Amino acid sequence: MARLERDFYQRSTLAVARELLGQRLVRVIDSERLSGLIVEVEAYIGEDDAACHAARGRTPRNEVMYGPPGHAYVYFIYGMHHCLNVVTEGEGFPAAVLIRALEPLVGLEIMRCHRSGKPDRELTNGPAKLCQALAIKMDFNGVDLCTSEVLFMEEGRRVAQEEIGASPRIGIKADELAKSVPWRFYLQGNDFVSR
DNA sequence: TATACGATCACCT
DNA sequence: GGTGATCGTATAC
Repeated sequence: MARLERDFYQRSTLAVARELLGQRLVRVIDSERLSGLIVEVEAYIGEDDAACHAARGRTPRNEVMYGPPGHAYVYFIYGMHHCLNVVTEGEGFPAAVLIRALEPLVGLEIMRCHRSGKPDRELTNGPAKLCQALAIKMDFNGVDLCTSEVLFMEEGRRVAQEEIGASPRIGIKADELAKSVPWRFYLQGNDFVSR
């Protein structure tokens, strides 16, 4: 039940990404608690990472990535989807971890509502799907996960290093280096990892 | 102002 | 495996 503190996020993005696996993402809607275990993430690290939204410098859109760690970076994409990231590293260095999939734990009925009755397996097995299931939209951009009462992280279950798989990131269009680095991490064999 | 496109999803063949 | 939906953002005129 312990909430993840600022120190957790204020570290190297790859360390935060790996250790977010198995932690619990909590969303509170009208005092109803929804939660899921994080089972898949991707790291986006700095202006030198061609796939990172900060690759072309600071803009109003990616502003939050440059801010203090432990805040939510939410963006709108493809004209209809939202994705949730957690800001990492020190203030001034733009980096974040994209939450790509959850294993639903609590509040499944509300998630099914938000996902128009999709099978449980498809409630939160993708970055835009989990935002839809948890009703996370642009108004959550910049929210501090260390103090918010409606969106935060709690300690989940312990994950062994052998459980963690790594692969190149999915869906990005960038140079060969960005497309090849294994900065996607997931729990091997988990039913809720995307595709 | 105008245009091209994206860290996706759902549905088609 | 392929494609349309749909619009904010970045970049170019």
